[in-house]
Amino acid sequence: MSRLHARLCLVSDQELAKQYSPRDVETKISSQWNESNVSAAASEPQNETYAVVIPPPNVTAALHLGHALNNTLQDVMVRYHRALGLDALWMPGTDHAGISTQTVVEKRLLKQGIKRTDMERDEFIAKVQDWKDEYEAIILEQLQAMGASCDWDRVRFTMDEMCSTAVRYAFFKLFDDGLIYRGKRLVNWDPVTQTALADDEVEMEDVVGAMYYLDYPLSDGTGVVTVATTRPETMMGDTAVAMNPNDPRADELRGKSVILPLVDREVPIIEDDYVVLADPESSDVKAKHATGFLKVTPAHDQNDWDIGVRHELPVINVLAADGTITDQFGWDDVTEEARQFIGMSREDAREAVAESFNSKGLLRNKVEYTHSVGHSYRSHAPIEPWLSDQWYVKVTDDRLRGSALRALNGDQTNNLADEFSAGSEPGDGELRFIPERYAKTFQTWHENINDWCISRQLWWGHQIPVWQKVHDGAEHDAALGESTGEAVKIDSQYSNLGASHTIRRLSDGSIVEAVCVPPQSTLTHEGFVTSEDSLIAQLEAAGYERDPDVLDTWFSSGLWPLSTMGWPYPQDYPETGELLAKYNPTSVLMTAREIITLWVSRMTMFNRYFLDGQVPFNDVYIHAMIQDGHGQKMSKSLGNGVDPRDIIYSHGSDAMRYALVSMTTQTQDVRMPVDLICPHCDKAFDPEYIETSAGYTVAAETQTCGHCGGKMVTLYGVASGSVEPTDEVPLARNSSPKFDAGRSFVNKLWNATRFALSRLDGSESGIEVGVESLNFADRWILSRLETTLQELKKAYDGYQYARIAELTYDFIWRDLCDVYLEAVKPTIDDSSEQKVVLASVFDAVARMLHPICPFVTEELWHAIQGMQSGSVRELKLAAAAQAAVALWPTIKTGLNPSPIESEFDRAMEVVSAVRQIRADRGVKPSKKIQLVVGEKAMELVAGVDGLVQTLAGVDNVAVLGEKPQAASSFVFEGEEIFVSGLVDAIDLDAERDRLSKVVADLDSQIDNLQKRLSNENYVNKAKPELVQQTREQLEQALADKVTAETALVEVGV
RNA sequence: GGGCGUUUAGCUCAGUUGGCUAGAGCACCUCGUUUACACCGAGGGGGUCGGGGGUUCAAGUCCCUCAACGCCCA
Repeated sequence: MSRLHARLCLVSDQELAKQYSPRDVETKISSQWNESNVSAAASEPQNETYAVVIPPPNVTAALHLGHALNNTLQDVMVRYHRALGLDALWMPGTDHAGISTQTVVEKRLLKQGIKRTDMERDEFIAKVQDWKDEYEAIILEQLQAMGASCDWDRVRFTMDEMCSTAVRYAFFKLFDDGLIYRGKRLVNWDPVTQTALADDEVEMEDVVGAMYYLDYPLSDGTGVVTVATTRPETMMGDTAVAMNPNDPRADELRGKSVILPLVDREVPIIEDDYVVLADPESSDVKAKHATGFLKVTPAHDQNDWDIGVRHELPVINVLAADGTITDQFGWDDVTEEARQFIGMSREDAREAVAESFNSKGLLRNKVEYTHSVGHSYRSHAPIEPWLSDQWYVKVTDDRLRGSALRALNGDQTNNLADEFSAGSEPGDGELRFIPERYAKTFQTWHENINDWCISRQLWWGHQIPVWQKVHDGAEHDAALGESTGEAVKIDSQYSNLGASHTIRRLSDGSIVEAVCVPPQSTLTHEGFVTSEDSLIAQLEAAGYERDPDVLDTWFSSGLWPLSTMGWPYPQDYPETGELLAKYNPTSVLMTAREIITLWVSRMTMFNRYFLDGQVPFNDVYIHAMIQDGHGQKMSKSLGNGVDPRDIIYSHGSDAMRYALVSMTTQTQDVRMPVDLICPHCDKAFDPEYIETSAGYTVAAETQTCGHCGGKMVTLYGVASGSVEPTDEVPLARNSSPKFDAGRSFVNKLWNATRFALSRLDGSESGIEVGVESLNFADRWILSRLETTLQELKKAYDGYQYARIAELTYDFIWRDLCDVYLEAVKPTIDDSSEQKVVLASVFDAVARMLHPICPFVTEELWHAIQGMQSGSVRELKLAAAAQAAVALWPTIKTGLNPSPIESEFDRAMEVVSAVRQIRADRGVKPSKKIQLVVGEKAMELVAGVDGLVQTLAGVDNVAVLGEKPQAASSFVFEGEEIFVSGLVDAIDLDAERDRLSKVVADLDSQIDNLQKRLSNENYVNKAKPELVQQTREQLEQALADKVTAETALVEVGV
């Protein structure tokens, strides 16, 4: 068939546009995938599985580039393993994100002048639900736009019915097993959102404050002790002054007490090792600023609490939930003088107390002092250590903490304490971190873990399923004995109906009864006939009240690999079926390192506890965090986060994915310099940056386009509240030149395919070719395909994403486009065999690139299938209707790649030398030139079947008879090769310069090699083959130099 | 205070058990509208691998130390 005919066929069928336009195809492809359900997990029970649960994004906000990275990396692995023929499940879903979602909704309502507390709880939750629906839809749409091949029929939400049942059951089980308890402890209290926070929800920040030196008079009137504190206002809750037993003043002060000024409370001086000795010369800031005396306020400082426990000190809480001074929570000796402070904020009280001390001459000093203060990760308010009743999970129990530690792969565990290292239970040692170093973070975290505070004083979340009643409790004396504080499980009318019932005596002697109600499905499965509703009704009729608090969000996300698969009763849900049995443990969890403590830990403990030791996943892959162009973490308040939809708009999804994959190396962070896209002219430009008061570099609130002068506002402007986008001054989109390479790459493949289509028509159907009969270029490209696929397997197995991108890029752009396509241009029209190879290689390429760039490969799939005209015997390409379900190519050429590739490299060396001469001389590409070569080179040129001629623009190669007229020359393997037909006359000066440079290069090379070989130690100690190689290189370089010098003499030195 | 990481070309980054004259993309310079692609092709310039010390025949790579920056945990 003629080329003309082929092109006509294509015009009638489909002609590809000259440029790939992602916007035109991506949504079409997405819906095509959805219609044919390509990403649904198969239900073939015999297949090997590959399972991933998505780290559920918070419904608080739309996804940013960090999510795009996280999900792209998951999708690449999922698509790859699906192509390997594994039964792949990628479970999608979202997280309710208690505190942050509640906060954003409260903020939104506040703009309309409505406070949360103006509404009923149900009413407010309905508002949050609306927000959730809105953002869940946005998030799912974003994921689809990124090409995420999740199982879309199985979208979960941490508060949907399935997940809620899991939460209810897990809470019930832990409660019943004594692993959940209620305790009065210091919690990290956020006075703004008025809720307790877990340790890891507190961010430490350096704050410039002051160190106050307060004098406390001794009660015997013999003098004063001076305490140093950053928080004078808490002195109203002091219950002791502590000193180090080794302090020289200890003997004199032992047994004495002080009278607290303002509050007139007498408190003892105690001795405790915790107290730092004063040392003005010390480099340790604490010792340097210390006086040796520590005021002890157990209710308002964790260390003081610990001292209080050791010395059995009373606890006096002087702060209310909103951080103001109060006498409502245990401060019962308020003096008239102290009453003035009640109602003040902690900050105001701090100054007022200091001033009162000052007026009495008791403020000895005040100096500036920088220290680290915990702040709420949500409200950013300073955290108050605050005494309150909270629910805890006893994660320090060996069944949780120990089990998490034992899950860690043995090779990644360092000196595990004996108490943890026992056991060879199922699941032990089956958890592996990639990169390895994060295993240490995991281990250290568990070694130092505290019990986990899980109650949150919020409305949005899983309400704690416990009903409580307090009474004087005489009837329970027998069950409780003398115990105080410890909960004891009892049998009761409620436990007989399936609930779990505990009692506990408080310090004032009263009794708390707590009944945990399991979910209805547990009652049903356990054979209890009374319904959950009726059980609750009975409790409430008896005066029990439900705990108003909700659970920490991580409690529900910690169950994610279980709850999404229908645990504990998968049989109750038609869509879960065998999911749990089949896909848990999942293959890998992919996340960022900050999540190791928050989430990976909890999932490991829960999954092992509830599933007989089974780990939730075998691999934990930790990827980089994306920072902005100034190395700052992306955050909403800095407005430096990038919406993936902006990138998809400017570059397309595939380009974004390619760039994200190629920047994923083993390092911790990647920088993403960001441009703005002018909303008026659609061009990118560098924004103007300003520095915030906190020292961050951000894009200024308003910007002027460098191209058209149009005005716009930035995300930072909106986040800071100083500007609002309008029609005239809209919000600018972001983009980044980091994605350009991806866009070009995709376009390159597009056009290469366009070229192939123009030369192929599928007419050679049924031909099967074998590699051994092919010409050099064809054998070479198949050999390269084989080695690339081998290298890709290694890269995938090792999660080496950047390597995956690089291998794919090099094969497609360098090998296929730069070399192979150029090489076949003169021969393809007349060679059926070559057409088969070309079409087959494109088919393989589409499969190979699909995990990274699913859209373009899908869009090209039909065109590529259409030009397939036969098959290469050694290359297996299973037929498939869509790229998304196509199997990975396999090839076994039986060729020895190294001689082919080294022959190719030698040929390319000749080609490059000729091209260099052509470029030096400005010879037009269309002008054919001639080579006169030695016998060795002639053999090479003949062996590669015209490759040299085609790539170097040569129309005749002759074996050296005599030196041609007006020829330039270069040295190849010690032989001189002459290039003639360049121009009419040879430019002697240019020749001299060029050859002189060659000689100089060779000289430095020879020098280097000789130095190495003249070193006896090198010759004796280095590997013999290496020494041999060096000798050969020297020999070659010397020969080349002789040849080059001869040539130089001929042009006249 | 403890831990982890980073520092390689103007920019963003590779460099896997130590071994060719240290690489890529972008940017830069020269040339080129050959009907796949200017989101292109050919060629080129550019780095004392953060500083110092050590181990080794050989160090960007291993060890020590100093400095700067980032993150995590206290």
